[in-house]
Amino acid sequence: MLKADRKPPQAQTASPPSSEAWFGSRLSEMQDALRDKGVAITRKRAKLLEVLLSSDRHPSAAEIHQGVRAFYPETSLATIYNTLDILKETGQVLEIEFSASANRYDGRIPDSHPHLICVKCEKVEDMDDDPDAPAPSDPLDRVSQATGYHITRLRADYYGICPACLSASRAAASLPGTPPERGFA
Amino acid sequence: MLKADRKPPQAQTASPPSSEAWFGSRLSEMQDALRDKGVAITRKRAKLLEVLLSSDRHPSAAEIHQGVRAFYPETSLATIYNTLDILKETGQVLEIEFSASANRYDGRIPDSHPHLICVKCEKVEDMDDDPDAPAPSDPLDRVSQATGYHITRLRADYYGICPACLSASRAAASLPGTPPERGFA
DNA sequence: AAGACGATTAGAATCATTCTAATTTGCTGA
DNA sequence: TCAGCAAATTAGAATGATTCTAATCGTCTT
Repeated sequence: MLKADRKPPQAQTASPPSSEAWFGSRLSEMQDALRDKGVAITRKRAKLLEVLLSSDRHPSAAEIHQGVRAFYPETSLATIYNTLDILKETGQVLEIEFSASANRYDGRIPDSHPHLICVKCEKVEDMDDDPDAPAPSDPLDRVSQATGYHITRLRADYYGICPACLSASRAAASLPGTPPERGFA
Repeated sequence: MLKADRKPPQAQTASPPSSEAWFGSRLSEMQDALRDKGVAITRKRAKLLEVLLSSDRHPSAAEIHQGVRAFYPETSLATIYNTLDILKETGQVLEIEFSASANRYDGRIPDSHPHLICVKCEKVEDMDDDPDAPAPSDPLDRVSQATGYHITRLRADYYGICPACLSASRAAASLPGTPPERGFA
């Protein structure tokens, strides 16, 4: 198996992604996920997927909107958010949340993985750890050294369902009609 | 050195924190940081620090506001945000950002450290890794097993300044008068 | 052609956060 | 004590990303 063919290019090596094999396979995966959900793959939605995969910038909803509008100028932001929601539900896009600016979306690698986030220019890059590199023990130093960033903070948070909510939802499963409660995700 | 005396209680062991030694020392650290910044420690600000340290809930700005208002009903939210900003600048509080709900604040342990975030009830807990526990290799499984959470996602993002911005700001340092640009932090 | 139903739209609503301009508070030094 | 000053605080407006709403559009089926 040619691993390289399935791996999105790293940030520094920008290249026309539609020529890459991973592009096609990710596209198919996303399309299949939408089909499985029973939602139509309209032209606008297809273009959205393309835009999402064509950029290594981890684009915001507004950036995706612009990209789609270049081809379908009548596209509204609501459609972008709507489709991103479906992709999130199906695990086909990773949402990187920010409170002070727009969220960013990773359709290339939808599983959770570390990022490098520049607090100045708001660049978001995928990080790949090189296990062979000389490694200081402090993770901030290690990543700084490996990437050339001046890293000041690691956000390492685990998202899930707490024991109390787990048993609550198990209990609720037996008595139907309980309204679902909202949470972070 | 009695390490336990300096460590905030873990989430499951709620206790009157003002009786703990770490409470007093964290409080002093925060007050010193404010003094060093040259800002006054007013009664409202003092109460804010107390509220911040008294809860292991990682409170939101609104929750802190409520806590302060219990003593000083004329306190406005702007004061809360204003003081939190100063504390952030001085590294005395850790801001945990969410785009879909209010940010949460950790004044007990202001250095970056992992959290457990329940996506249902929005509980935020500090996570402490037990290195002696039996450890599955997948970090999600490992943390699920150690905590009883059903962990579905790890957000591991490094924040800092990218190489390009680093050299740009080094260049700007020589020619003064360049306006500072905004970023994620 | 009619009906149905999902997709899409423009614009309004929401909500945490930030901003603004005015007011208050607490000194400091005459 | 009091004038003057700077910092702190305030209420409310502004912001901006996201979500909601109600109406319209497109496409497929019969």
